[in-house]
Amino acid sequence: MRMSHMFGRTLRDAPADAEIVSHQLMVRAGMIRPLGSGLFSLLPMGYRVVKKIEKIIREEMDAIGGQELLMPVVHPADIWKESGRWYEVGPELARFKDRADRDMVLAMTHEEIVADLTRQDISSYRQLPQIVYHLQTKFRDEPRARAGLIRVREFTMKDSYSLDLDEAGLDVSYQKHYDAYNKMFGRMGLDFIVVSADVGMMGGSKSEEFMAFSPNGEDTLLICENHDYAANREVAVFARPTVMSAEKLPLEKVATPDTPTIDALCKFLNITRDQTAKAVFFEGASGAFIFAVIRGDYDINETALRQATGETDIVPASPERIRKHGAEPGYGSPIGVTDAVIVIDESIANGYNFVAGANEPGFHYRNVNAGRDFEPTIIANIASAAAGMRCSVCGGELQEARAIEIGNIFKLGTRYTEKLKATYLDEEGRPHPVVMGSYGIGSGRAAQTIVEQSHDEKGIIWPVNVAPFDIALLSLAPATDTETSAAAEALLAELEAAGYEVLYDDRPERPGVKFNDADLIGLPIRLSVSPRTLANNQVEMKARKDSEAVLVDRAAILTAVRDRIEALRASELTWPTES
RNA sequence: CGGGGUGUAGCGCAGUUGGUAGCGCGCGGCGUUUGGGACGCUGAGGUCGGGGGUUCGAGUCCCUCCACCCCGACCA
Repeated sequence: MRMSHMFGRTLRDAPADAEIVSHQLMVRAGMIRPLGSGLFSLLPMGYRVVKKIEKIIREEMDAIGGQELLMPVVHPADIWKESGRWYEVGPELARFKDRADRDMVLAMTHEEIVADLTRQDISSYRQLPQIVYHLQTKFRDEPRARAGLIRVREFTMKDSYSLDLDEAGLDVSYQKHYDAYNKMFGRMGLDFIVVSADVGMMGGSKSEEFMAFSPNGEDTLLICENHDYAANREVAVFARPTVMSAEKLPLEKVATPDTPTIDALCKFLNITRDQTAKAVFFEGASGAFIFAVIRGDYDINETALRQATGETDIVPASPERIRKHGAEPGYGSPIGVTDAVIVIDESIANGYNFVAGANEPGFHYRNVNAGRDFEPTIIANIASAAAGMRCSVCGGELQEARAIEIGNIFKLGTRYTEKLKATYLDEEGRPHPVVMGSYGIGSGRAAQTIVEQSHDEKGIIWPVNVAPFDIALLSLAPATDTETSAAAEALLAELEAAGYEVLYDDRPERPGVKFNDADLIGLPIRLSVSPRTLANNQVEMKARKDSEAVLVDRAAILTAVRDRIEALRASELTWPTES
């Protein structure tokens, strides 16, 4: 490819609306261009990266027996009504009507379609197991797109679906994906970890996320210092200190003026946060008023609370709603509230003599004890894990890390196949629902995540396996120097004949411009041809991640390039930390 | 959806008490230059986000709508 005719130029300044470094570099290097919020075009260079990523994905999917097909982006709403998600999923599912006034949706995922294909084409146990996959556009009307390709509304996803006879079969398919994902991300050079995760709107029994470390990540992970436990904070558990039994002291009401926060209360009464019971109020999707009580030094994990209450969604309750049930914001107490689902954390159930609100401004109770002073509806672990807490496996210290979710695998079970009546007949002729799993990777997000992890102050440093081209070839001579450009052209032809993808900078620019653009774009190998090198019959070679260039005899350049690229490729493979 | 911010040339930005729009980079032409984002001359490029209002006069003041970004909510 000649750079003089490459569509998409490099920018000296990043657009003001790009904040995180990978987003800025992708735009500056001419990989992507924004169209609207959460909508991006991939320019030729960026699309090359994505295609490299998708090639890796296809190879590893094919290696575990995946069969590639292609399902539509536009679906009749009927099938989403059949699965129930038409009603369950919120506004992120884009809905519209066609010309005949039929409800339609834009695909945000394809479980329904796979279940439909399954009921049409799978009828016997003899046809199972199966793995099918496609790379197809998804549209999710995200409440807030952000950070370039990291969180977009329209994107391409590799989603695969396993179809099995039973749970044991699903375990096998799931493990195949687990291993394949490790290989894929390892080949992409990503620094990642696998963590357990919430099943969310997908439903099912088990989910794990592949997480790439990045301070700009949207998720917080908790990882044991001894590497025997890692989880998304949404589902992370931690070891609780053993509580000694104590005598339950008599309930006592005390005046505590101007103490609506735990900190103010602790200061006023000269106690520590773990001696307080904090009340947090939510409203469930069912309309229920949820009164959560947790020790003052812990925070509520809303995912855990949602699961404990069986609510599909919970939102903070309004002060009006709180007072309607007899509670007082800032001075809330489970004692005396009415018509509420009282969920207490184990820290409260197992503790004694807490200070809690009195549902009256300026007053608290001392010596509040669950079971004696009030009856909890539900006792559950609803505390959010945080750095410094103890690992539930080994007791080591949990540490926090930010990460970007690059892949997600789910054991779905029969949720969709039961709803859509996708059954097979066993050897005795009895029908059973097919057991499903689903597995996703966003290729664009993966591309930008690689940049997030692999760049320096000058630009991107692409790993060989995903680089848009292998080699940047620079001709460093005035346009009038036909000798140098002829030598560069000859080298270009030789490299391309040897199978390399070369970006040839044939622009009439000064050397500084070409060097800077080469660093910004970040191809693995840079070759420079100039009168200076040609005088000694040499070519300059520099890997993007090397600090110094080397001069190579013109006759030996192909060998030198091959050796350097293969050395880079080998060194760039990454493998995950054990979870 | 709540909070905050920004919309002026392709990109980054300035624009004073209201007086008819500029700078840098980039882009075209000519010339000089050629190993880490050269220089000179010259030129093109603007519904100042949209609409309404106040005013003799609005990029600037008022109202309203829109878009985009950030934080939160949200998120397979």
